[in-house]
Amino acid sequence: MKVSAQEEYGLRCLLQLARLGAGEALTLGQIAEREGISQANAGKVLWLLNKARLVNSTRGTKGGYQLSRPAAEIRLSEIIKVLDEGEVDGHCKTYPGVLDSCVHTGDCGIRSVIVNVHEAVERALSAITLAQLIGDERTVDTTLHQIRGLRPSTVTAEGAQ
Amino acid sequence: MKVSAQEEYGLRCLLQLARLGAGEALTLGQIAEREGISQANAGKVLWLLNKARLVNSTRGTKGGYQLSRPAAEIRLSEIIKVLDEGEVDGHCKTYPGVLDSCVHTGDCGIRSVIVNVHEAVERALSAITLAQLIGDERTVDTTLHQIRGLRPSTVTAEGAQ
DNA sequence: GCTATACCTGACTTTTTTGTCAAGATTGCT
DNA sequence: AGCAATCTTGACAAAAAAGTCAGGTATAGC
Repeated sequence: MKVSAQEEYGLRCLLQLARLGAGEALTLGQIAEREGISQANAGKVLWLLNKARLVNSTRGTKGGYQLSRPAAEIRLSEIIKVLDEGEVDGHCKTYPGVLDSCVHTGDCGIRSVIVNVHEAVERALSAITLAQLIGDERTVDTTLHQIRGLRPSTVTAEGAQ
Repeated sequence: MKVSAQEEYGLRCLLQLARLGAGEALTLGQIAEREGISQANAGKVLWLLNKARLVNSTRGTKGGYQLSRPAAEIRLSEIIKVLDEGEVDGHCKTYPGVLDSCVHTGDCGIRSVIVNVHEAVERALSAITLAQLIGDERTVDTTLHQIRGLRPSTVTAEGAQ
């Protein structure tokens, strides 16, 4: 249960674009340099983001990337979904469909857990927008702590059976 | 943001043990057979679980594995933490400490996100016990849907800036 | 239209994660 | 004591992910 490198880089690249003023754009080289990763690597990630229409790209001289929408309208859940896709479609290859029976046993109960966990993660991430991540670390941290979805007041967890 | 193979296998193995009666145990071969994985693979996972004292192992003839505590007292968050460790300690190797400055820039704001997401996941998982996962899929799914931590009633997500 | 800049894309290499193997160590039973 | 069943553990092999490279395509400016 971890954030993959591609997910983190995608987030970072988008954040760079989110900091720009209206009409401004960043070139691949600029983004790569600012994040300390190779241009090839940044290009791969941005190609995914472009394919999913999270960013717009313009080619040729004076080209570059910009967000396709205001940062306040882009949710982390979308970003993660885009960057996961192609590697993980569904939970794993072992499940033919989203709700068909598990390979091992139809009643393993594990798939429910995994599906529910993924739903919980997506819900938490959908409560955060790119715009909320601009600023210094302390500010961002404070903002995130104020989001209800991330910090439910109480959690009831009495074990049954 | 996905559940690794090792995490899933660990969960499955523990679930097999959770279904046993008091005093009963399962051998490595039995667990491996029931989950359809190799004995070597199951052995590796159970060694981790044993090292973390989530299971007890007894060697020699009549040996085997059993839970070290009642299933109702084992939370998913513990399990995931144990199975992640050794591969991911912290978020990544790039962070010296939990709250020290990021390698790229001190004000990237990304680490806050990742840390907060991990916390959200852990919180959701700590609301589920092994005992709640015993039973057929429909029952488990219903149980999980009733847990507040997994399904917050409302999520406020207005984008700032 | 030519050229320089910059994105696009598929093949390749390296690293990490998974999974396997085999030899060792511990216990119960005869 | 000796044997058989069982866990333990480190080294190795296969698969997947991450990252790199090089050639291709489009656009702006001259």
